[in-house]
Amino acid sequence: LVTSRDVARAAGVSQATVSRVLAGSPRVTDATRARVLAALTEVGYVPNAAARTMRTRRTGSIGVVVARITNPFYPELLTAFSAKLDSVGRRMVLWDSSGPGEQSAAAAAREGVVDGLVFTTAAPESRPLIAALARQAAIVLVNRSLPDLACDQLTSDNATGGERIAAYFAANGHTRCGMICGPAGFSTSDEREAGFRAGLRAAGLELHDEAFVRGEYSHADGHAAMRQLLALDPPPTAVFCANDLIAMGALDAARALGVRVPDDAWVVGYDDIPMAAWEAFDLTTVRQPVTEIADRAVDRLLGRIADAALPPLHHRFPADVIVRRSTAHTAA
Amino acid sequence: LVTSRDVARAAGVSQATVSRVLAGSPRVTDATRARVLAALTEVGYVPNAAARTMRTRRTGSIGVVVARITNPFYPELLTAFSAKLDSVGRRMVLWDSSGPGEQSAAAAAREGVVDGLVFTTAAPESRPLIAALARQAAIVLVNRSLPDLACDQLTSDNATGGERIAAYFAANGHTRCGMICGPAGFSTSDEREAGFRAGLRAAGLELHDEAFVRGEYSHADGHAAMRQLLALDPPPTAVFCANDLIAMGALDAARALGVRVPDDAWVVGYDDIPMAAWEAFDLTTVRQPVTEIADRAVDRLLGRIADAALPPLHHRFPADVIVRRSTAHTAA
DNA sequence: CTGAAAGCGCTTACAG
DNA sequence: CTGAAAGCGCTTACAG
Repeated sequence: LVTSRDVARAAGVSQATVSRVLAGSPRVTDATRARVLAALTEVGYVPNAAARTMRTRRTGSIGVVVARITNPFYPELLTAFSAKLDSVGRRMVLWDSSGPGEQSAAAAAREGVVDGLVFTTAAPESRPLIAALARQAAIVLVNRSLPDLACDQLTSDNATGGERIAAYFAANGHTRCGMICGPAGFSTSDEREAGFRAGLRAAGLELHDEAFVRGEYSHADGHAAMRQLLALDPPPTAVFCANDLIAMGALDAARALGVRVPDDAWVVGYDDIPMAAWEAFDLTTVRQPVTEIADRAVDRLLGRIADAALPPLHHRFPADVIVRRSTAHTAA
Repeated sequence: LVTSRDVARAAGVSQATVSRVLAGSPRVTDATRARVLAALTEVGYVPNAAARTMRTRRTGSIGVVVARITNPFYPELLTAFSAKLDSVGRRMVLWDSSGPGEQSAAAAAREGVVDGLVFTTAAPESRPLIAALARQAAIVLVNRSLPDLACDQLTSDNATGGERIAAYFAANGHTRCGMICGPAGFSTSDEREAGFRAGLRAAGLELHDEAFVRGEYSHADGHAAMRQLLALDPPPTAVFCANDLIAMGALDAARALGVRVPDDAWVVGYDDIPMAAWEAFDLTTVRQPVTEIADRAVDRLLGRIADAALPPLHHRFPADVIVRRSTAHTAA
């Protein structure tokens, strides 16, 4: 192994001077700097990350916790985080929130493996863990929030998104609306549902109990739920799904039953994952601005790492409706 | 910050003894151990990862380099890696191979940020980097290989996969076959193509130049390529796509043009991503056993970390054909 | 501008 | 079985 001591020897300077050159300190003669630089490549020096971390208490790594990556929204978000972290010179350590991912991530933050942590899938069960961690480590919640928790939280304006879809349905004459919701307790589910209900109410409509079905955020559950809705008599003519994956399952169910979309039923999702634009789905949905989300989340996390005393930030990204052919092609 | 010294003070023992208890050394009295354990929780001790790494030269982190995560195959693979790494008590550091990901990963390996590295998207351009790195760090190539490189490589038996699809087409009476291939130089593209051509040849068929179209591994390029193939006179009646994403683009193109699948044209992909089973696609494809791939890759990487002198392993996973309704529903 | 030195928090021979 | 000590490879005051 080549250490800074070896470089110092080759350059005929002290080890401290090598460190200074590496750190870009201005308190070094050009001549000295040149000799050190030459020695650096001559001996093939590579700095040791652990030693540097031990001194600086900074690793340059940021942890990200995401859900089972089988929902394409998370890979999207992940790509955005990866690009952003790269651009600010940080590495990404990844945990899957299914299984012990959150615990491992929390432990990593406490042990100083990462400088901070982004949670994208905070669930009701994770509240105690995250609440405790927030006191000792830099963390930011993204996508799913934990209401009332005093830490940085950046999420889609889910309620407004749901409201807009309700208004869109109502404005186009739908009176029998349905919803396929995600798991209760997740802020995304709860807020989208509440917004949708509020929007219907504002239009003088209501969401009948039989027309509200709940499942996991999966294609399979969307599929099953849509079959259930289409079996109603009369079936709903417009269905709001709590995310795109559910909506794609719903579309596939309609396809299988010979129900035409949008002629017989409108289907709407949430997230605007890339596949939503494919001909196979052509799905009207509410956009989540993943690039902005990742950018702001990372900026905020770095800010918090630098200053733990910052007041908690709660930010909502606007919920824009993207109209495609799974609804009649009129503006929302 | 609470250090092992604080624990020692609280337990009335030396700092070394605390270390021994933490390391599970048998050379500690039960009584002493109990006192230390009590002190541990009393003072809220958390070990410092950097200090431990500095001594042991082990971080417990493994790096994984994957492609733009917009191809659902990579999230699949990633989930499998995440689960496996978790089960062996390792963390995952992730890089996106688009952009400077490979360089950053290589640097991280050299600086000791990770104990080893998995590359899933080795490209021809990355050969020098990977070849140099293989001499100083533990790395394993997965999915895409770099032929002739002396390092561990675990890949699908792409050639046999292509061959089987050709045989399947031929056995079902197709004489005008087409292929939509990925970028030249990627082992996955090259090998699947070579296998497909060999299989056709073995059946007395040939792949006409107009019926061979190349593009990126994307839905959009699959879409465009399929339009091109369907514009031929006569068009091919069976098309092998170098991966599922391309095949889904091809299916969407067929859908848009009113070409019925499989009645007018068969479409086959590669990878067997979960979406391939959805009704929207119902895609015949060649399976990649992602769980086994991740398991074996990690086991091998840990083996190599433990013993750098191991001879390079080149392993091929069997290429099983999964028949669905994008081809007539007869066994392959 | 440069060097000698301390110290980050551990692990692990070395004594006893 | 336990403690005192060395040392992993850096960064950064402290002198000069």
